[in-house]
Amino acid sequence: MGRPSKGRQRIEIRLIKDADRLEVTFSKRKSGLLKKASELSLLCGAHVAFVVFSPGGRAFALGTPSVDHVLRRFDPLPGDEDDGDLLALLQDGDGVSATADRGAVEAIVRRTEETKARVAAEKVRMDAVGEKVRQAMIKAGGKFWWEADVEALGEAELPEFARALRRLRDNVQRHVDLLLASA
Amino acid sequence: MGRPSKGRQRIEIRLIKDADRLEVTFSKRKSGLLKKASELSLLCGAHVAFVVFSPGGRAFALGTPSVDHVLRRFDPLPGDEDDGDLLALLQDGDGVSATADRGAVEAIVRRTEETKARVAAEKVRMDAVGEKVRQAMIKAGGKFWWEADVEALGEAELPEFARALRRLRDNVQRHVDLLLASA
DNA sequence: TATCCTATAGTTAGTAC
DNA sequence: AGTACTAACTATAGGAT
Repeated sequence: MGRPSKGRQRIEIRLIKDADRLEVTFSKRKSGLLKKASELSLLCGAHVAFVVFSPGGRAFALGTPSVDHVLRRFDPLPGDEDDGDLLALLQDGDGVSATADRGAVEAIVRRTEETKARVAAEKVRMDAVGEKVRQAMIKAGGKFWWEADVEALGEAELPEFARALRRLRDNVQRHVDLLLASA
Repeated sequence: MGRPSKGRQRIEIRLIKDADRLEVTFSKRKSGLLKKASELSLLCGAHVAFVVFSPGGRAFALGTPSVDHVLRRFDPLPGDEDDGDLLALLQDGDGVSATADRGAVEAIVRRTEETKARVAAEKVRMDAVGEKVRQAMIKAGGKFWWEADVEALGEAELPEFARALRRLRDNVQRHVDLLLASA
């Protein structure tokens, strides 16, 4: 008999062809990423936001700062930044498509990320409709706080969820108005 | 003489007190996360968006095809015009073109990417209900969840940004209302 | 899709530039 | 804030449930 396991094997970082293998890999790596993201936040007190769509089309996300805390960062300090540099830029996705060499995909991705590193503003918006809204917070060992997955939300949770949405909406509106006002 | 290094030591996942150590750790882990995020995207062809603020207040991001695209992936409401290609203005950073030696370029790109990543504003934010929920999301067979956030902007882009925000706001409101209605 | 196992590939703490 | 080095800690590919 051979060993009970061949152990971890090295793999090329390129699109996995086998659908099954892809799904498993996605699941595992997504978990690892969420964990590391929460660790980074915890270790450095950094604000982190992570969103990813599973091959199945489901969304998974993780966000660290509390709403209020994040909003507080809104205030632009007069003497702080160099306005010239701050200016603008949002990014666009000149993704991996417009390039010729397929062999350096990873390099391209990094290049892309660099191009986008400067963002003036961004928001998130995704949706989900269906009979169940999923919201789950997984507290791993009690160390990292939340980690979330999108789970079904029972009818019982809907009221509470609705309240959250309401608050979120108000918040957004308030800030958008603020921005619009100064524009 | 002792060994040249004590090697990696196990650490507790909790806020690092020493500022210097914190910075170094942030830098290293941020790099690791960006790498893994890009790998996940490459391996699974998944759309990923990752944003993180350094303790120094600078923002770093990665998105495939782009942060913005991932965050605003899809547009469920009928008659809901695209709310913002405006938000996707672009800027080409330092234009570190990847035409030279592959390895060297990639290294340079990486470096510049992190070094240059300067953001005027941006962010993702998840809301939480009750105790300390930091995430609110929905997603299941055809539904969606969304998120929104706003940040400071340079005066120059304000006008254009304002327009985009207006559309975004309307959109958000429509979505929220829709959800609240069904709740 | 998530988890359990195992062996191993890969990340990173500590330290110094 | 990024890089280099070493040793050791951790994430995971494979495979199975």
